[in-house]
Amino acid sequence: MLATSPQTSARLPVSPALFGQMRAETLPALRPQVAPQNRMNFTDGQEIFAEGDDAAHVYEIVSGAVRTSKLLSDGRRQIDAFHLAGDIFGIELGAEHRFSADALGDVTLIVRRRVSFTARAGEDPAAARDLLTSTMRMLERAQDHLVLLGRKTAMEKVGSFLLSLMERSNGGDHLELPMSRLDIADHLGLTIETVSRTLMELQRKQAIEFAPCSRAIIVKNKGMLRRMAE
Amino acid sequence: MLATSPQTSARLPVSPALFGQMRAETLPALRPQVAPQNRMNFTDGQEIFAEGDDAAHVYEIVSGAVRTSKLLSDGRRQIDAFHLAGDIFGIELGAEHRFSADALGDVTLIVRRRVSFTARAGEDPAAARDLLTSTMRMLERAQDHLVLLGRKTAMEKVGSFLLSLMERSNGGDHLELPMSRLDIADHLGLTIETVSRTLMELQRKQAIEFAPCSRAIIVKNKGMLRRMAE
DNA sequence: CGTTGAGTTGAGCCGTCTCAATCCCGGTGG
DNA sequence: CCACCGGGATTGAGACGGCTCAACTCAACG
Repeated sequence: MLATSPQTSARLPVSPALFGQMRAETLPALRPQVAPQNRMNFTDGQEIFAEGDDAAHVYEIVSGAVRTSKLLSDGRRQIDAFHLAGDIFGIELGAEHRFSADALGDVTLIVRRRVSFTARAGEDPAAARDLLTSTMRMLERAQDHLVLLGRKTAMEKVGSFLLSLMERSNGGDHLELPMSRLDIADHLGLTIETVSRTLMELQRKQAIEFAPCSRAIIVKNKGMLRRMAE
Repeated sequence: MLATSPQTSARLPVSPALFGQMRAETLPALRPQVAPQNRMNFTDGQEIFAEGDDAAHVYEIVSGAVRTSKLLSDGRRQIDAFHLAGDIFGIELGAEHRFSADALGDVTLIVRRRVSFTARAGEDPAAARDLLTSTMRMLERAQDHLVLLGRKTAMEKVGSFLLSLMERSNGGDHLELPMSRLDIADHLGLTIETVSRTLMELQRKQAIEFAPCSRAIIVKNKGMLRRMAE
């Protein structure tokens, strides 16, 4: 690999799956061309599918976390969402995936064929309603995120992010962050440095505290966090 | 009215409906508590519903344009979408509207009761699929907009915006903008001044040209616009 | 004509980015 | 057990894109 370029900021060189395996397009055998309703495991950074891939499957997270992201031509990246246990992702209107999806740490997924998935929704009204509900939920999240990206300051972005992560993961005040600072930055429309500085600032203000592993955070003052989040 | 404050930027004083009528909550009679499948007309700036209102109806645009937006407590505004003829808006998962919606110029809407709307989707699979498709389409738009807000420069934002508006309105190279510069700014996460400067820059580069009314634009060089949009 | 509101333009500022150095920690090999 | 290494995270200094504030233009309207 030629690239000795930074790779630290939002400006990734090109390949979205540098850390993981080689790109799966080149290895169709690794693709989930498996029986319906099957489980699959992925490890940190591994690509689940790429932008432009045939959207033949739908995924549900059993355990672990997944990021879905889009790249601009020059490597700038936007992570549209982090998906946690119970979430469904990879549903598409068109034939292709409009995002790439990669594992954050170890992930176990249920993989379903898209055709059987949508067929069931076509027959069973309850399944159809579930699908609609899940889609609407994603839409609501995306809409809230629009406000964050368009109108909030760095401090408000990071604060809102931590709070929303607390809501979704049920670990009380203990927050296990499955993603790197770079991932957080690319989700919040910031740089890795600004994310780091802002978290440090929150620690200095006693709103949070770092657990020894530094990927984990303890929320000391949720009220203050909420005040800083907007 | 006491407020002499600027009101020009993203920092609106408080009321989301300054230009329009008084807030409709105070005038329930103006609310579309009308027979199902009814038409309603609105004029420029008029509020169709507000954030937090009971989400009892669903709206379809017959003609005109509508903006849906959210406000932060200090008045910063994010317009999540502009809706054009044929679009449906106001569908909610919960009991309340999560956005406010206002008319951009004269608008004619079809108003449907939410209950009859969702009931039909529960019975008729084709209606259910239409509803899902429409929701997914909104989700796709929102996701593309996340990339724009999180990772694009002012020039790229304005360029992308003009191009996407061209796709949706079918006026060829002639673009009739139904919204003000402030609306564009609050949609793109910019200020009114930056939007103005960027449009002027595009004109200087011969990519666009202003029609006499200045709310209308003629795209002279779509290729250049596309290049500037990313 | 004065007023009003939308849009444009200019000058200076500030929040975030960029670039670069350093720290920290877990893993590896001696 | 320790030295070394590499990648993620932190920290600092300076640059810059877009924001703020303010003046000005212009068209619509009474």
